[in-house]
Amino acid sequence: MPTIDEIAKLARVSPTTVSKVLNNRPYVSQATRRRIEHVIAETGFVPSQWARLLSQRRSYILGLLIPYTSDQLFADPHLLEVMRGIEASANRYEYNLLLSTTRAPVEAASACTRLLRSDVIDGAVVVETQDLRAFAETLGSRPAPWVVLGYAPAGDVPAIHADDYGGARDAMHYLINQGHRRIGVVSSTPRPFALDERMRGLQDVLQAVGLALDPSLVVLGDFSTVSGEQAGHTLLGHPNPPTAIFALNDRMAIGVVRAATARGLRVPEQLSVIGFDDIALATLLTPQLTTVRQPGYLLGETAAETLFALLDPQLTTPSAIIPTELIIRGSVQPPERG
Amino acid sequence: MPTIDEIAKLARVSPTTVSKVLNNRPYVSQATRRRIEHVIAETGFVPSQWARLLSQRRSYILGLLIPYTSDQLFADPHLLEVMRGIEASANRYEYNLLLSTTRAPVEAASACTRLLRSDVIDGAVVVETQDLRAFAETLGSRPAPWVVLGYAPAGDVPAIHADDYGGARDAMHYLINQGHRRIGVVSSTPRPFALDERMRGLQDVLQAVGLALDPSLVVLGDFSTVSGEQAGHTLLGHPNPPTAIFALNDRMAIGVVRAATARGLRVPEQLSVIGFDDIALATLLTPQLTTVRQPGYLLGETAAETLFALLDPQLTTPSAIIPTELIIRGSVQPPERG
DNA sequence: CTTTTTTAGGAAACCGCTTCCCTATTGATT
DNA sequence: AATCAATAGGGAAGCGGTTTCCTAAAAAAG
Repeated sequence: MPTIDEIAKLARVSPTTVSKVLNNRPYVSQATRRRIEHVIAETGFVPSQWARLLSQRRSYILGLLIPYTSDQLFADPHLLEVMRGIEASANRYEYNLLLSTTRAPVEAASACTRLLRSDVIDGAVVVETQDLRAFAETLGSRPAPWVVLGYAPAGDVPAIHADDYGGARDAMHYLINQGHRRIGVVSSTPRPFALDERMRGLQDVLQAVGLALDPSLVVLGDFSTVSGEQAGHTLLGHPNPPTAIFALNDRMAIGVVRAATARGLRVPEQLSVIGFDDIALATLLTPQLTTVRQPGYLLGETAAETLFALLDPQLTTPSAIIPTELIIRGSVQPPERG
Repeated sequence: MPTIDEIAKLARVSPTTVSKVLNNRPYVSQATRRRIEHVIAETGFVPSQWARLLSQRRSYILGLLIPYTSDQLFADPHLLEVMRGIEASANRYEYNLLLSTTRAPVEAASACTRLLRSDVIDGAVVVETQDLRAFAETLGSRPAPWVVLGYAPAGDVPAIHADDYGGARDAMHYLINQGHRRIGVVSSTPRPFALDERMRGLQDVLQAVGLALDPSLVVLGDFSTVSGEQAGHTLLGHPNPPTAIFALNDRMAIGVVRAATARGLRVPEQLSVIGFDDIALATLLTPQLTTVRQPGYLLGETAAETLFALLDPQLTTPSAIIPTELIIRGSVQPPERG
């Protein structure tokens, strides 16, 4: 691969002039410009990014730091949808995406820190994780700008998340309006803030109608379908089983439906199920899953846009809360008169 | 962010010595080493990658060049599975993944070329596309090493793909053994080589048993579920409709099932459907989809491993053909006696 | 006690590009 | 015709590391 000096020599000009042409700067005559462009085309010269960035201080690479193992990432349709939004937005700004996952959860913080303090990326979208608070503190001074997808660990980093609280309220309201009183919940164990918010939302609604959340009707899963299935069996094996189950994400909701089916219970006739996320799969099942839509694409897009706003010190977009929407399909109906 | 010179000054040594410590090289006394390490920890110094790479010539970034729009990418479960394999493998080698998709298909070649000729990435896994042959030719001399996921446009670039021919044969054999004689095919229009291979496989089997492929029973889709649905309607609206349909990927197969259901036909009783890929969704439908498994994870992993073999000039792994496997589930049964 | 080898550390060149600043030429203005 | 501004182009100093080569001191060998 030729260097700028060789191009300069071939075009009988100085490297400075070649650089001007490469960067579309003025003060180069038409003739010279054409000559240089010709040499560049001829040799197939592509300027070294490293060298360029060393002086320019922009890599046009955006980090997408996901503190999960790649298996977890690719198993999560909602997160993939978020990625799609980020990708689209990055593309629009001519940015490339550097994907960084971790092998072990323990590495998450250190890998993120390393990348954010290095100069490989201009900024990053970091997916929320438990130890984000500790992570934010170890970051030290002057890391690359970053945006959290989820709830911010500290006040000064922008966070993009859906209205988990409101979404959970909507779902719970709906179940109660349909006449359900005994409602099971499938939550998650290493809870990200989003899940806390959903729990809070659902509890507030229960409280408002004078119901209390029966702790024995709350089972913890790990977001996966199989954990939802287990949770479903636990709940349905309860001596006084619920008439409806609110799974705090769709994959677990699908697991619950599966557990119900395995036990010979028909959904929604004998058990109503409601999820959260609205992944594509939700419409492909029978019955189609009633759920709270969390617009993943929009979340990703907003996160990226917020980051770009941070990079170009124009206006600082504040943290954003993306509204959710209750999507009523076929997995919920009023309980049978017992 | 401090530079190596400032660290050197703080530790009262030369930049050279700091560099030695950073790269774990000998000829630094224990005391000095400790002192420098202390300063580094204290300041949170992370060496500039750009500068380092400018002299070292390795970026530890792998390109994943996907000549689709991000929408297409994230809609394709099989491709995501492949990505997961690549990610896992890259992770193992401590490589980061640079994701590059394109907005318009037209840009594909130029974007890939640019990245492969630049020094941002050490190598790339390029997903096969139509204009790959032209692309390979424009690449010019000394691009970064690359590996094709799919069929190679030229002889000298390693290609990783599944045994599309054999897989299609297996599927077709199975259908014929089940007694089907009138078989519809849903193929794709801007055909990648993989689809050609599948067509070839299925035609060879038909020919071997003395049947010819009825051209009016071949409908083209675009890999998406909706295109499969349309294709399904076309085939089922045929005056002499098929008893079985072989969709050349699972998403289209799902579309076919949906079309059949919409027309009041029961699968597999009145129509057998077989797909290709074995995406996760295949098991979640009723009936579960009989299909040809193409091990996406393994494909991705193999592609990445091949690339790493290319980077470290040890042994050159040749192009690999990954075997497929017929997965018999519930969407195929012998045709009803007409 | 020399001589040789090894260790510890530093000076400076270099990687490939950008940018600041300077000079010479051309064109516009009075 | 003289003056001034704009244009065209180049020299050289960075950017932040690594690496080569060199020197001095310490350790090992004789």
